[in-house]
Amino acid sequence: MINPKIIRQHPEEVKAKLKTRGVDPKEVDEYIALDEQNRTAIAKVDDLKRQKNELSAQVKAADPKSEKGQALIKQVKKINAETTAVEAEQQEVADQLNYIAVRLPNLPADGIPVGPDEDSNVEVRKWGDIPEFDFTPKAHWEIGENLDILNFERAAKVSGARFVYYKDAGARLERAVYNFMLDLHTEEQGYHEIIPPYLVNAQTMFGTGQFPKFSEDVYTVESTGETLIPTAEVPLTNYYAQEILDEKDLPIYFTAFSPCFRSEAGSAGRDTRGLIRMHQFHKVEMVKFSKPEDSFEELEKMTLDAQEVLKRLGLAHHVIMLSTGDTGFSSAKTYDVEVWMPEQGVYREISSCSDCVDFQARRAMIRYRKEDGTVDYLHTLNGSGLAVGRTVAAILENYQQADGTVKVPDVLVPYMHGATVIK
RNA sequence: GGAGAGUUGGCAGAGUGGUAAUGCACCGGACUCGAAAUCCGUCGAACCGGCUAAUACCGGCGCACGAGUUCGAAUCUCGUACUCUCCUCCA
Repeated sequence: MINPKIIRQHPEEVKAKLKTRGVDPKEVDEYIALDEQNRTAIAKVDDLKRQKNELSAQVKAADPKSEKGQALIKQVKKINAETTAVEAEQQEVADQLNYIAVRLPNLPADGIPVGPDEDSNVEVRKWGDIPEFDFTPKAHWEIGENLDILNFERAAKVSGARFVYYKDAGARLERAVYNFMLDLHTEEQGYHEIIPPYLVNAQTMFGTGQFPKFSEDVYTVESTGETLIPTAEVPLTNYYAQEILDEKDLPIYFTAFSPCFRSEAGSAGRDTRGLIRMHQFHKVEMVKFSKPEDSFEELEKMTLDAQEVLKRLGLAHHVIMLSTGDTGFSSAKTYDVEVWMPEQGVYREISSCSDCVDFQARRAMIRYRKEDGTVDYLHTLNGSGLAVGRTVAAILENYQQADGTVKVPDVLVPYMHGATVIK
């Protein structure tokens, strides 16, 4: 949620900024009007309650059974009736206000490109040479099916579209990739390794911003109401929900491997083949809890941490800064890392690193106590480090050889029990 | 799934209808060259509103969460969540 004080104090700026994210300024106007009404009503209710407390104390002093006591009780009852009425009005206003507040996306950070969609994204840096082949490179699904290490047809039979079986060296490669990623994050980059719950409750989904606006994008278990996580960001960020941390403990870095489940509602027809867009996929996630003043720097570091995975795998990639319109709901600033995919000849998203500033912290109530004793919301960040299936796809395509075999990137050889080629 | 117990400030821990004891810690003050010890303190939670330069002041709220009874609820009633113990089941 956006800090309500910012909306109150700088309404025009907020309207302008949210407009770049597709929010109608009228919605902000409505918010401001409701906020004003709400505060007036709260002041009224508080004053009535104050009167009640005063009279109630007098009742005790006077002896409730006395004539005077009975008269006072009559007065209090009257005030209570009025309080109930005003409170009901206030609650209605608060509900309307809340309805808007929880659906407003985060304010975009200063300095990010303004634009309606991905066409306004800006490349910030590039790494690696685009590989050249003396044959026509195949798509990863073709390579995987030919080597009998990926099987989409059987997965379709068993589950449906957008599912896959990994087999033999395919399964081993997937496992090698995420073990390599986790080792890098934990051994060299300072992240705590976590294995989180994969089913979470609705409040948790609200905390990171998936609910209430994006509930159709996820799978919810009918019998219990829990949701299958669409990313480990959800259980990782909510780890400290409703808690107050100590300033001296910040920043805190978490990483977790997990399956991710997404309904992919609205992406019919897109990326229908291969490992790119699945209902179930693996991801190694990074999450940071940071002091507000450090969070943008932490975002830079996190993006480099994600890039490091690709560098060591020798995969060409670039980093782009997302425009206002392309930035996700909870994020103030996002870098996408895109890896080169030879068959299509394009860069494809393999990581997305976001600074959500205090937006999620407000929803999930994650705060920290400063040295001076005051309490404030901290900043949360999240990033993929990386999407495992897409990494496997990139390896298959970038390391494919003319004979249909696939070379194993050097850093993965130990994780592949010494195998240097998948054949 | 069944039975029982529990959930109060940073921690410990009282309080079964009259508006949250006490101890430790913390902070401020006294004492001291300084520290420790000792003593003193409308100290003491998060959150909301008002007024603000303010983390000052005033008020609300506040005893796991939600509802109810009452002039008044930590305390009584109902519901929910979680924790612990035992039974059952189980990878």
